[in-house]
Amino acid sequence: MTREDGSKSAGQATKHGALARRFRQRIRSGALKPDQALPSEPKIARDLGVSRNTIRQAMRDLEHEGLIYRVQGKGTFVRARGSVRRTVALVLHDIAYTTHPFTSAMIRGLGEALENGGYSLDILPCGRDEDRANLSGLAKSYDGFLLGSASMDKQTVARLIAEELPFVFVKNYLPDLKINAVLLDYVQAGRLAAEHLIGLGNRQIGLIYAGEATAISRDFRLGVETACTAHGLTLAPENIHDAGLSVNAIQEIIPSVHDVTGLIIMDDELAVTAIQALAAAGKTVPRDMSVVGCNDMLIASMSSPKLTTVRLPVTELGRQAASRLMALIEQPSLPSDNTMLEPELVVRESTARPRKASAQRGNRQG
Amino acid sequence: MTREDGSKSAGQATKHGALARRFRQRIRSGALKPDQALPSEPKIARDLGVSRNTIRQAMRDLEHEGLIYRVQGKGTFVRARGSVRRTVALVLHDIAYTTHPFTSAMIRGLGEALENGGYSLDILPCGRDEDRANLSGLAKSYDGFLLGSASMDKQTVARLIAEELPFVFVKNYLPDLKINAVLLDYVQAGRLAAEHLIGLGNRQIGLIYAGEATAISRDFRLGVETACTAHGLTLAPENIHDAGLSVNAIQEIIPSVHDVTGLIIMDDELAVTAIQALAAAGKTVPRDMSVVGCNDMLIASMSSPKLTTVRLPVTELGRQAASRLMALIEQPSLPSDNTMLEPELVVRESTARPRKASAQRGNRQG
DNA sequence: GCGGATCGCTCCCTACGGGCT
DNA sequence: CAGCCCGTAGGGAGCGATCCG
Repeated sequence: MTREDGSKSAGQATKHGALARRFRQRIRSGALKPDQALPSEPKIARDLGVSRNTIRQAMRDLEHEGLIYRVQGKGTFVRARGSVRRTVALVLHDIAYTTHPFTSAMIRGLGEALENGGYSLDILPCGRDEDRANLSGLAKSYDGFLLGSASMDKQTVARLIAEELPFVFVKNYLPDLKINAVLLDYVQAGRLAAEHLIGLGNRQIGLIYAGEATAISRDFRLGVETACTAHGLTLAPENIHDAGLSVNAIQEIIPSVHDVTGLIIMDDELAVTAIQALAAAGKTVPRDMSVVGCNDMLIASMSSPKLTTVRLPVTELGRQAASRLMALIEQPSLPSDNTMLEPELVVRESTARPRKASAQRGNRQG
Repeated sequence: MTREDGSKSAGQATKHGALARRFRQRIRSGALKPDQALPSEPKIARDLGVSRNTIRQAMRDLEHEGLIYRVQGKGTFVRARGSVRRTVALVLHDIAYTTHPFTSAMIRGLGEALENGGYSLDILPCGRDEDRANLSGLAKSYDGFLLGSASMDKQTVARLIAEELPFVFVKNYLPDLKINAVLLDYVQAGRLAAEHLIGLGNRQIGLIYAGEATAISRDFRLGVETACTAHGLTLAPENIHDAGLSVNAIQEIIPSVHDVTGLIIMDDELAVTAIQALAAAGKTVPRDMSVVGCNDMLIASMSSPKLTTVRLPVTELGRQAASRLMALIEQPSLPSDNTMLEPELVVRESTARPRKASAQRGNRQG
C-alpha cells in the first residue's frame, strides 16, 4: 500500500519522481507545447547534475502516461493532446443492459454527440466489485466516464473524484451526492401517467414498476402516488407490483391484478407484454382495462393497440450527458450542475374511460 | 514503423527482449506458476551472464504486461491469471450498432455465456482507423476479442494473429480468411424467405437488403436469387433496393416499389416500417402485398399484422461465439473452426397468396 | 528482538550502436 | 562527414524492505 502510493505519487522521494513531476507540470500548464522537443537527456543530465539513467526512468514514466513520445536520433517531444482520439467510457451495471431499448436510445444520443465532438465511446460493465475496482485502473485509458449504473457506489465515485477524472451521471444518480448529472424527471413521468388515467375517470389504479432498488424507480412511484393523493385517491399497496425489467415477471403479475381499471407500467415493452397477457386472460385493452407505458420506445407505436405512454427524451438525455462530459474534459474547472429533462404524455389507443365509470357518470348511449 | 515493430515483437534483436520472451513463454506455458518466485535479479545475471540493468528492463516490460509483480525485499513473482477478472472485448463498427435489436440479442447471448464463464465484456468501436490502430494497444487489456464488425480489415486481424491474441468472428466474416468464426447462414435465410413467397404463388418478388458492403448482406441476396432461379423466376435489378439499416431509407424506397406482390426485407424493423409506409400509400399487407422480414426480433410478433419472418438464432450465436472464445483463451492451440447456425421460417400474418395469382389459378369465390 | 542475508529500487559511470540532421 | 540524439548494455555503490535464524 504505502509503497504503491509512494511510487505513484512520488514526486519528492526519488530523483526520477521529482524529474517526472517537474516535466509533467510544465507540459500540463502549457509551458511545453505539443510536439515541442524537451531538452536532450545529456543536457538535462549536465544542467541538473543527475545521471542519464535517472532521467531515462523519468522519461519512461512520462511516456507510459502518454505525455511524451521519443524518437531515436531526434529527441523527446510533448505528445499532442489530440493526437490520440479521445475516448470516454459508458459504465453500466451489466453489459446486458445495452440490450434494453431504453439504453439503446440513450447510446444513440451519446454516440451522436460524441461523434460530433471527435470522441470514441466504449461500454464497460461495473456490476461486480472486481469490475469497479478495475475501473480506476482503466482510468488512464479514458478521458471521462458516463455513469449509467444504479449500482455505482460512493467509494468508486470518490476514487474518480480523487483522481480528478471527469464524470457525468446519466439517468441514474446517487441521492446524496450533488454532482454532475443529466437526469429524467421520473416523478413527473409518474404523475403524468396517473393524471391521465384519473382524468379519464379511473378511480382504481395499479402500478408495475422496477422496485425500490433504484432512485428513478422510486421517483416514478412517488409521482404516481402524488397524483393519486392530489385527487383524493390512494394507491393500494396490493396494487403495486415490482417486475424489475423482466418480461417473465409480467406474466406472473398480470393474473394477480384485480379491481383495477387503469394500469401504469414503467416500461413500454413490459406494457405491451402485459396487454398480451391481459388478452390471454380474456381482458381487452382499453375496453376492460387502460394501460399506460413509459419511455415511448418504438414498440409503443407499433403494437396493437398502440400504447399510450409517457415520452421521455432519452436520446436527448444521451446527447446532453455527452456534451456535458466533453465540456468537463476540456474545462475541468466547470462548476457542478444537474440537468433535469421533462417528460410528455403521448395518448394513443391503450387508454379509455372505464366502462362502469362512464356509465355511472355520463350514462351515455352505447 | 520498423522501429515500433522491432521494439514490440523484439524477442531476438535485444537482450532484454530475448529475456522477456523467455520468461513470457515459461509463464504462459505454466512452467512458472502463479505467485511462484522468479529467480532473483543477481542470480539471473550470474547464470546468464547479462547485466542486472538488462534484466531489470525485461522485468519492467513483463510487469507492464501484467505478467509479473515485484515486491521489494521479497522477489519477483508470477501474477495469478485469475486474480484480475478476465475480460473480452466485443468490437463493433460503431458503438451505435448496440442500438440495433439484432446486436442487442447477440449481446444477450454473449453476456450470458461470458457471465457463466466468469468473464466480463466490454464493447468497443472500431469504425475509424484510429480506433483500429488503438486496438492492438488495448490488446494488453483484454484476454480476447469478439469481432462483430464488417469493417474489420485484414491488417488488424493480422496484427491480432501476430500478437497471438485469441479472437472469434461473430456474424460477420472476412471472405478469404479461414479463421475462427460463428456465423449465421444468411444464404439459407434468403432462400427460405424467397421460397415461402414463391410457394404462396408470388411470381414478382422484391428485395430490400443492406447492400453489397457486407458479406452477410451479399449472402442474403444470393440466397434470394438462388431460390428465384431454382423456380424459374428472376429477381429484377430494379426490384432490389439497398436500405442499409435506415428506417428513413425505407420511406423513400417504398413508393418506388412496383409490380411486386412479395417483398423480402432483411430486417424486421425495416419490414414493419415498410408495412406502415405501404398502408400510408393505400396498400394493405398481406392483401395487396406480402412482406417477409428477417431475424424474428420482438417487434415481429408485436406488430399488426404480425410479421412473417426468418428466425435466426441470434442469442445462440452470441452464446456459441462466447464459448468458442473462452475455449480459445484457455487453450490457444485449439484448431481454427467455423460454425454456421441455420435459420427457420416463422409464418405469421404478413404473407398470403397474391390476389391476382389466386384468382387466376384457383379462381376461387370471394 | 536483533543482525545478517537477500531481495528489489535508486542512482551513478562508461561505452557502443543506429538513426537523424 | 561530424555531431547530436535516443536505445542498449555493461560496470558498481548504497538504500530500504523482507525474512530467517
